[in-house]
Amino acid sequence: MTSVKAVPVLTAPVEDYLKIIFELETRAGVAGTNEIAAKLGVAAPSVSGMIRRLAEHGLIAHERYRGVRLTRTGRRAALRTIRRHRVIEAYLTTALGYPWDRVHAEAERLEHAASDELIDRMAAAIGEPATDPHGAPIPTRDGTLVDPPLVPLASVDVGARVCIERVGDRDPEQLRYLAELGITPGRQVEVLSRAPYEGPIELKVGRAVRSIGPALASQILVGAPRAAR
Amino acid sequence: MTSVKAVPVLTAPVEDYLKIIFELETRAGVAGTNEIAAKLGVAAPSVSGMIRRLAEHGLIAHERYRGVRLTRTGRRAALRTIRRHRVIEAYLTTALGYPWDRVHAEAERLEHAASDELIDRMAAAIGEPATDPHGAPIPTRDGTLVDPPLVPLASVDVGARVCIERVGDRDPEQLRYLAELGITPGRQVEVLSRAPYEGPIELKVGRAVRSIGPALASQILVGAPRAAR
DNA sequence: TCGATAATTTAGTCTAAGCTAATTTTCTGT
DNA sequence: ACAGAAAATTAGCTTAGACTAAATTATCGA
Repeated sequence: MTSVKAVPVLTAPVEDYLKIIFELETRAGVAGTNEIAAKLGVAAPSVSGMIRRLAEHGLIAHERYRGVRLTRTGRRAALRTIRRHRVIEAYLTTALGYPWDRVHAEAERLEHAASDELIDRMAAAIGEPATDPHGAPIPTRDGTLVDPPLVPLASVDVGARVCIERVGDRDPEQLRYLAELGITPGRQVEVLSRAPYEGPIELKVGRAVRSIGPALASQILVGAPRAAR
Repeated sequence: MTSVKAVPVLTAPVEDYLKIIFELETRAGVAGTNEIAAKLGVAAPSVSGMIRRLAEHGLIAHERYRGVRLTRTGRRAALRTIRRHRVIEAYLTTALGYPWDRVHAEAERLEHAASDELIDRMAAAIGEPATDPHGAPIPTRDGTLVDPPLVPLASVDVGARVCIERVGDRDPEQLRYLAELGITPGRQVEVLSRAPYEGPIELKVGRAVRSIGPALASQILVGAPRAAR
């Protein structure tokens, strides 16, 4: 019996830190103070202060000057917040017709206020989706996150046919632009060419040909083409 | 042109104080420190401190030792929060099947996090209701609140037929009990008898006869019977 | 391996919002 | 009209979370 001790009430800032630490730790194994500060838009000393408090509460393990990682309890709390965020994003687009470039900001606030019951009702109301509108997987109620390995569009071989799986959700303008280009999760694209020296990438999207820069292309994660829809 | 200067970002506690002050002021013309403290469940000196801050920000007018009332700006902010709260309550019951005894607590948290756009989308999705599930009127987008004069069931004459218009929304247990008795907004009831000395009141609800105490009866607001439904 | 730079932490402040204990003002009943 | 009760405020602390400036530790390049 895995002792599922309920995480007590966490403040909104604490939930934000845990979420960010989870993401950074997933990418790099450890989350650095400056990285956290940059992602949250706060000063580094503020992060040091929060790190101390989070460690005191057993949510993270901290090695001085060497970064932090989540404890089991911290990871559970992080996944709970991430689930809330993504369920809210999915619900807002599916049930309330929210445009996909604005759901992130709304979810960022609501995720700290919604009860588990509300999140579960929202998820049920829209058919328990597996991902949010940007393609990010939604952790399950019991804290499982299935995150299949994806590859940035920027590093796909020329000639390959791939499926857009996930795009960055933070920048509304970028999301509007991607929607304009038809680059949305689930879409099949073919890489037609890639200019050298970080040059633009040409894609076939449907019958249109689009060209995007490498910065944008690195924000787009793709996987193997899906079976005929 | 009525200068509609947008209320800047208010914290959740500030919104809570303004809401309570609005309600107390509506009932009594002025809101006292102790009343506010009691409604919010905080100590009186905490209220004094907040009163100072609210007055500094021009949200209330304060006469020392004499109570507080909202300024025009404060009233607008209060009505905005009340609209959010009630729209959320209505949405949760209508769109997500939330039981009416639990929407208050959920709305209490969400009202501070939801954007105006979300509130308007929710209201539109459920057909712009005029009241929340407990019968409280929903202020309009532009801050108008139509609050028809109602009378507590406790002070209705024996023999009168009245329409239940509104019930207290804070106590879940009380709400479940009222639902059991069939006492819900829109329901017609007849006062059969009232025992003297704050005694129980007998009601005809549908074809059932119910007896309720005066404490409960004073939480139930009624109006003239509606035209045949 | 040593010194510069980058990363991190410490020290010290600030604000919001809460608390208790003590004080002040207002009200009320005789 | 005044004494005691009730209401409100002040004084003084506490905590979370942010900040800047200064100090410390790591790391990387020559």
